[in-house]
Order: sequence, then C-alpha cells, then structure tokens
Amino acid sequence: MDAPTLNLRPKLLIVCGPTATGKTELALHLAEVLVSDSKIYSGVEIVSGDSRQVYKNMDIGTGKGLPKGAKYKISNLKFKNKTIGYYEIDRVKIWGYDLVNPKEAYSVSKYTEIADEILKNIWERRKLPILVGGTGLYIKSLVSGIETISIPQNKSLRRSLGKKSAPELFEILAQLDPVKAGSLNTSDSKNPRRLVRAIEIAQWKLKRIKRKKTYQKKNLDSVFIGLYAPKEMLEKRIQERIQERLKKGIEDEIKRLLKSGVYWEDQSMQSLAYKEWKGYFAGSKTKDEVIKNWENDEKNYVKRQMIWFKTNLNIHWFDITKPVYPNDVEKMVKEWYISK
RNA sequence: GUCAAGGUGGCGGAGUGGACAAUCGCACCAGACUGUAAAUCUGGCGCCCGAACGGGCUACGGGGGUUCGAAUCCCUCCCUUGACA
Repeated sequence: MDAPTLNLRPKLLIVCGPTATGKTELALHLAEVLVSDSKIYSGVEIVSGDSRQVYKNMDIGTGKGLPKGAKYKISNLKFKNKTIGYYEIDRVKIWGYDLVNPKEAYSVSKYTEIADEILKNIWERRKLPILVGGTGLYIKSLVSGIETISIPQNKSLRRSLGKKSAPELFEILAQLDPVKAGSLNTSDSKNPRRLVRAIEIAQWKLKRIKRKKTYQKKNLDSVFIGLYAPKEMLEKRIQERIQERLKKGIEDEIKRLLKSGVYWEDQSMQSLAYKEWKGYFAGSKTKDEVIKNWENDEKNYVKRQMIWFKTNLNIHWFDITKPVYPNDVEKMVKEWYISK
C-alpha cells in the first residue's frame, strides 16, 4: 500500500452522511455508472464503514438493505486465518458486513485491521473501493489512521477501573500523564469511558518507552461525498424507515437474537433499533413507546453524526432532496477519478 | 349528588411555610469525542437587562385570605380521576 509516487496513491471514494440518506443506494448507483461508462474502471466494490453492520444476524435493524435472496459468499481473502465474506447486490460486491457474531465486542481497531486488508485486496485487483457508512470514526481511521490504535485493551485494568467515578479516574490519569489530563476538555474529563482509555494508553506508554512506533500515516487519494437533507425531510424518512423495518420483522429478528443467547447487555444490542425494545420484551413498555423512543434516538443520532462530520472531515455535501444530485456526484467523482 | 385522591414548567413526575425559577427523567437547543463511536460524555433549557458577580419581572388550576414570607396553610370556585349512589 505504500506508494512511492503521488500518482500511485490508491484511490478511495467515500460516501458518508447521517442515517437515512440513502448512502448505499448512491454507492450502488455509482458502481453501476462508473463501470458501464468507461473502460478505465475495471470495477467498483463497496466497503461498509459502519460499526453495526459488522454483526451477523442483525440485518433489519442495522439497515443492511439486503435483497431477499442475498447470499453471503466466501472470498479467498483471509484475516487471522478466518475467511472473509461479502454480499453481492446488483452484481456489486459489498464488504464489511457480518464480520462477527452479536456476542462479540467490537471496536475501531478490529474494524480497521480487517477493513485495511479488504481495501488492499480490492486495490490489488485494480478496482475502486467505495467506502460507505455513517460511523465517522471508523471512516476516519481508515483514511487517516489512529496513532494509538495499536495500543491494546487491558482487561484487568479496565476491570479495576470499572467502578471508579469520573473525578477519581481523572485523578489517576493526572498522576500517570499530567499533560494528557490537562489537555482534556470539560466533556472528556468527565467521561469515564474516555478516561479509562486514556489511562490505558498512559500506562502502556510508561511501560514501553523504548518501543518504536509502528504507526504509519496513510497516503490515500480520497474524496468525501456527504449526503444530507433538511431536518424535516430526514425526520420523515426516519419515520418511514421505521415502519418499513417493523414490517420487515425487526421484532422477530430480536426474538431470534435473544433466543440464540444474545443479551441486552451485549454491545451489539446497544444499537439503535434494538436497545429500544428491551422494556417491551420485559413487559414494561408498549410497542408505541418503543417506536417513539426509537424515532427519537434516530433523530438524535443524526444530529450527532452531522456535528461530527462537519467538524472532522472535509466533505463535499450533496442535498438528496435535489433530484439531480446523483448526476452532480457522478460528475465530481469522474473528474476526481481521472485526475492525476 | 356524596365521599376519596388529585390539579406543578412542552410532557411525565418531585417538592408540601423561608435554602424554589422550582430535584429528576423525557423532549428540545448547542457542543465534545483518535480502541464500546448506532456508544460515551458536557453545557443550556420561564421572560428581560448584564461580558460577568448579579439584578428585575411573571410563574406551581382561578379568585380571595393568613403570614415578615406560600407551590406549600385556610376559604371559595373550576376541572380530572376513582369509589358509592
């Protein structure tokens, strides 16, 4: 992946934006037009940049949008001795779904490791990957990398820190790494999860000062396409999508998950479209309440996504309520692809 | 009609004589965030003035009263719910 010259920088097209904007549809559309339009494209494949679609058997709630007969195919790509599969929709390969089962914990680091392999493989086959997703951090980690990503979790440390309050954690961090502690903003300095990770990193660094950094900055030629819509429009789409998912059988999907041994406490079940049902299955919530909560959670999620995208990435935004927007995207992407 | 329990901010729901513009949850607004990121976390949230310490006004169903002081006590009216008729 290390390219000696600028010309050989691998190209990566990114389609991102908040939930319910039709990112995958656009990507599929782009795949089609790019391939059919010109001889330069030997093919386009989609990679999901999403923290929830990695879970098997969670299709409806995470919005994988798989057509009825969609089959998971095994590729000859392997990661840590495990095969990696993909789906094919409209003859386009989609990677990054169904990477783990819902009992497993997941994180950016796991995602990045495997997604890097997938991307490398796509580039080796001289195809253009389109990274599609709404998990900003995951996308950013693929594009720019994360410096401390190779610093592993320390389970026993986490366990011992588990019950400490934010001020206590902050105190511990301040002892280990005063600079880091001082650099935290008011929000993070009160965020137990962040503090624990910061302590984890600080401790790790203290232990191995001499270890050389393995971190390498990535060198990609990438463009960010962002999809958005006015708030009211998005809210309407969210409502419609919820109805759709109810019809598709989200309730049964959850029943199946629970039956197979997945707990509400599992990370996968903290996902939107799933977590809201907990009270319902416990008998303390009506379905209407579930739907109301679900809708609210989706709306709030969109807000957080937009804030993150706006402040963290340099994105070319497209309003999906403009009928011609796919053409605009197409034009832009083609220019970008041909350049250099 | 009688009895009982109630009427608090957009909603739910605390407070039951001063520390109350009123805990908390939801909603809403503005944000943070490089190993759980669909997660986690922060701030704001009656109106007006002020950069800020702060100040002013209006508010706990309506009206009236007691009191230095009332969302909290008393009277009365209106409304809701439950029970008995």
